[in-house]
Amino acid sequence: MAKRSDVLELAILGLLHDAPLHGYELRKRMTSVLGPIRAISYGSLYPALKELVDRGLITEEATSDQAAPVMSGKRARIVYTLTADGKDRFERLVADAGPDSWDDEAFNAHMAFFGRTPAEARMRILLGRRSRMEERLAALRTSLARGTERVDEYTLRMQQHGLEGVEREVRWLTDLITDEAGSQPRKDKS
Amino acid sequence: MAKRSDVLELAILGLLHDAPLHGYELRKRMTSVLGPIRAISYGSLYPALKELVDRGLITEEATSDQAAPVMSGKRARIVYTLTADGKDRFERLVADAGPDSWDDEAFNAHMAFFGRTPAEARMRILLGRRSRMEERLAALRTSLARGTERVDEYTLRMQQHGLEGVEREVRWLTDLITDEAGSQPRKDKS
DNA sequence: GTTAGCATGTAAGGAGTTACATGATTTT
DNA sequence: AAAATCATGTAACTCCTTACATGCTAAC
Repeated sequence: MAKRSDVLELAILGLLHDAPLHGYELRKRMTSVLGPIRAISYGSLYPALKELVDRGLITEEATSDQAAPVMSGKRARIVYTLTADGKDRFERLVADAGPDSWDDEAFNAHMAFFGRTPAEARMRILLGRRSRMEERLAALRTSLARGTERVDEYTLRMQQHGLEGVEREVRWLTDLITDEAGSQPRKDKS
Repeated sequence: MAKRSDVLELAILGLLHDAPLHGYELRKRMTSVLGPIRAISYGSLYPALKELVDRGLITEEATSDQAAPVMSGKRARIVYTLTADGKDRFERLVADAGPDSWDDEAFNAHMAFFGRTPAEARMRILLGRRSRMEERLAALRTSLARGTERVDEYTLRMQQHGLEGVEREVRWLTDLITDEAGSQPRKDKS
């Protein structure tokens, strides 16, 4: 049980990929990765860690007092380490460029680990995200065009602002895609 | 029971303020108001409507076939109408400029009904939202400054993009606030 | 000496979604 | 005659948060 929103799993696995960490530290880094909004709570994190241990993707080890591998000698921390299975799972999760990865949250999490993502998956995620944003753009433009005049000044400005935000995101994605294509010399006949 | 996130309540009450509507239509309009993301499902909407009826804020009336007040004669729709108590409740909800109203979602819902919101409340909501965004800005700048060099190209560009988005929102809010102050001639001695 | 931050957890509950169930009407 | 859209609802379940419980260490 516990579907546990693949993005949380991806974030934990991805962060532990760099180095073993304990829960508290993990949470702080996650807040940077997932953005200050959408910070995960301990009530979510610790059960999720427990579940990952049960599934054999990570191991837990109590760092009792001495010989802490991390500096600043606190005490009684439980350090989580990625297992080989966990690495495999992470590899599969980052390479998954399916529709779920175009979602706002999932896309953020994916980008945070683009450094460890195969180039083809990166490209497909970027392209998918962009077409998702273009759909959103079309929907917004339609409702803007449909509702002119019958809507008040405030609603109009809000919708306009939302629209421009999405346009800006599309441009940003296009830049990333261009750069991606540039650093990708040629697929077959280079 | 059922705390039912004031924003859903505000949205329903606000839309029914304009005209009586049935659930299906309500949901479509809500999608425009709350944005295409964050579209409410029927599994959420209908129980919420039932609860509002129980609380005496709206009344339900089955429009059986003939004499539909809305055009396009379908059948068996349940039309919800705002009561006097519902109007009062809406009045209090829109005028509530507390910290909850600076939240992403709540702020959107509030702005959608700014046309019916007293000027002082509008100003306080705008100001509160802006300072909320400025806090977010400070947090992002800190983590940008802290993590330079040790972070990869992708993460950097993502964080940069997020930062610019928040900066843009602050400018937009500042414009709204300026306009608001301009059209507000004088409080007492006009 | 008390506030703030470090550190780990659990139980209860909140706010929603998905999937299901049903059926009429309109469009293709 | 099939598919899409209109229309209303319920039960189960998901994912997450809040509040609680505990205790240690560092800074002010």
